[in-house]
Amino acid sequence: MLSAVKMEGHELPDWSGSGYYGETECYTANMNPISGYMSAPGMTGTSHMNAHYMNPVEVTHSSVPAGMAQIHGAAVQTPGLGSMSPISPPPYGNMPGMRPVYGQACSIRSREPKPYRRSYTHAKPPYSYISLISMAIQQSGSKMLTLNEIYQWIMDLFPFYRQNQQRWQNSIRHSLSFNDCFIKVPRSPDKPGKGSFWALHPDSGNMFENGCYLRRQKRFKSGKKAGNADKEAAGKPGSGGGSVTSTGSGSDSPQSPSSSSPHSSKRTGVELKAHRGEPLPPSPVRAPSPLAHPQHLFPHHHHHHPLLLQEAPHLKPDHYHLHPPFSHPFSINNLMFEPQQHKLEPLAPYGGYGCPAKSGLDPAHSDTSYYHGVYGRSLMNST
DNA sequence: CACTGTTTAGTTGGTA
DNA sequence: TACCAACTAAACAGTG
Repeated sequence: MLSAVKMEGHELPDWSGSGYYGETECYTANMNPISGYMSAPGMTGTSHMNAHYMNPVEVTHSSVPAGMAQIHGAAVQTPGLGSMSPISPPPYGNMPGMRPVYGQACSIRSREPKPYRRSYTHAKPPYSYISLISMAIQQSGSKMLTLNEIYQWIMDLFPFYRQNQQRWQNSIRHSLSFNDCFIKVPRSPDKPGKGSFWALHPDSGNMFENGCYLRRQKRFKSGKKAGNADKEAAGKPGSGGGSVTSTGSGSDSPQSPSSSSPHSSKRTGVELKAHRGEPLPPSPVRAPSPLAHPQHLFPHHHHHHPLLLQEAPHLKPDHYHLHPPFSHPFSINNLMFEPQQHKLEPLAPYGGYGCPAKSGLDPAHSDTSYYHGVYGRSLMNST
């Protein structure tokens, strides 16, 4: 069974000669014997895994001691997506979001020091742009970020994205505009600047089933309109579709769309996506008002995404008890700090990764380089 | 002018 | 195989 995700090194023609993608360009999605991970919905891309991409010696699967999950789960309560698990077995040994509970997490690593380990650090993360954006927004204190802050967050966390910025940033912008799960929040007058804030749509909470941030099971489509697609189409003169991207065959999707092609339906770019004629959800970000600031409107939530918990009853804490969400290797749990721990116990033992903490900036700007945790202790400590 | 945001178009890969 | 999610490129407009 393949158990890693291709790192897509091939898609970097301009890096071809750099040596970044020598041979081990992959993130091991599940080097953990808990093979169930790989059967998790949304866990895709495994078929791309080329065996030679993997180096069994490199992987850190066994660096997860028994009981780690419990400890980790207790330590990290993910503030954010309801689909994310409060319990997070750490498949990577240590992720940036993980506290260094286990110093021995790297104990397995160095049976055979390999010179090419560094290549991990610039491998393409297995997360989609939508995932990255979602994560960035989720972990921000205000639950919304400017475009540039999103850029910075991604670059801080993933050195990979310090390269070819024009390309992926264009994709980020496209994702923000194109996907209904992101909404634009106008700047308040006291925060002048360029561009709006971007937040997650209140109902976008379960885009990533089981907390897996690799690929959404279905595209989020705004509105509680299971049958609004027609109306949307009608309200889109000149547009090929009318509604936003289709989310599937429609039969099993609560957000059943009607458009035929992902690109056939275009939105007009109205802020907060109020352009489709459907009433906006009763969410704070719904009014394009300078006061529309999620943080202000959800002052009492810190560790749970306010939007999600208020708008998606099925994601409320009770839900966790009855139906504990699946803990996924690519869960944001494994990537993010719990905010308070974050501040008290920043990870910075591997400054070599050039993720200078940008204290004073948005919470998004923290030294949480993905690789610090993912491969930091277990792989990068070999010198 | 650079950045931001929208839109169109094409491609690739996963899944039913 | 069709459909869909995601990625990429690019054109274009608006804005600070």
